[in-house]
Amino acid sequence: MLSKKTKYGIKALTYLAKQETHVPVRIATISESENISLKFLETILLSLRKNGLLGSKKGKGGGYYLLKAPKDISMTEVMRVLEGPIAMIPCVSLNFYEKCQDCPDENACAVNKIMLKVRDNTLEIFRNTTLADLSN
Amino acid sequence: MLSKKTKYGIKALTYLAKQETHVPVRIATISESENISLKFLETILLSLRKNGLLGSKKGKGGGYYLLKAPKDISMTEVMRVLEGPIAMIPCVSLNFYEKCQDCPDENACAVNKIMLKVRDNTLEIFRNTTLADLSN
DNA sequence: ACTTTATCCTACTAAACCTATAGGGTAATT
DNA sequence: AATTACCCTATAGGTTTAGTAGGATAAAGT
Repeated sequence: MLSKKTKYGIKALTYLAKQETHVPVRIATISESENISLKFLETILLSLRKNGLLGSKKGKGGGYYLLKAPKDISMTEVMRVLEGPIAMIPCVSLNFYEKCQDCPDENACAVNKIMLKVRDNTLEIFRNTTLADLSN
Repeated sequence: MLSKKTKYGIKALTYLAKQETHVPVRIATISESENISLKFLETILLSLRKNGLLGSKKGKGGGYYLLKAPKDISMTEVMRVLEGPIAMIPCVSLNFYEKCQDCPDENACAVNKIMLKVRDNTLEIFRNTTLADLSN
């Protein structure tokens, strides 16, 4: 299940993708427009900035803005920053791999088999979808 | 992220799919073979039985068995019983639909848009995969 | 300089959920 | 009657989630 953090993060990014590039938008503006708790959104945008997806400007006329063009920001990037792994189980994750404690042989594991398929497929969708696609 | 319950459940079902049909297998046997806590597995198999995927037999020679042939049990069924919704967000779920509180128009929502694609795709995989496919 | 604006940052908490475990009850077989 | 093995509910401990509190910092306008 998608966390609220990810959901709100995607909404905020899409909102920014609709603006003129590099024009800062206040947190409060996004918060009101998208019905997201201001304080919660604050921490989400902060982490998006720390992970290189957003830039910010303090003081009057400040706010957040995208660092790249919407068409150059793919959902894989967004999802990995907000949600973490794209795979449903660590043993098939590319960026967050972890071996299962209970499983002696991954290649013989039914869960691994099916979840690998799902991961490949989901990844393909995220790779081919950018913020520009979502903001239309 | 997939819960342990689902993971163990799929492993147990696959184990049963490899057996002769309708020959009961003890919980303890599956538990030992798949390295799953016996008591936890007990509750998982119980819920699989209550949801119509497994049959059971008490007393000596008893255990759990599949009610249908492995090739007739699709992963959609399995996932919905064990994990619940297949969609990553309730507003795109077929069987567990829920409207988002914050979202005035689903059709205009970026999260809805991308997650709908993912759900369609994942569902397609689950529909086309049966326990027979996994037990090979 | 001072005030206002708006992001920055850490820590905290209440609730929900997950992963079991405990402890006995029930039914079937021998 | 004894043994086997599933049946069932409750509960406990840990982790994660979702959001809040409260102030620090920096930029801009006056």
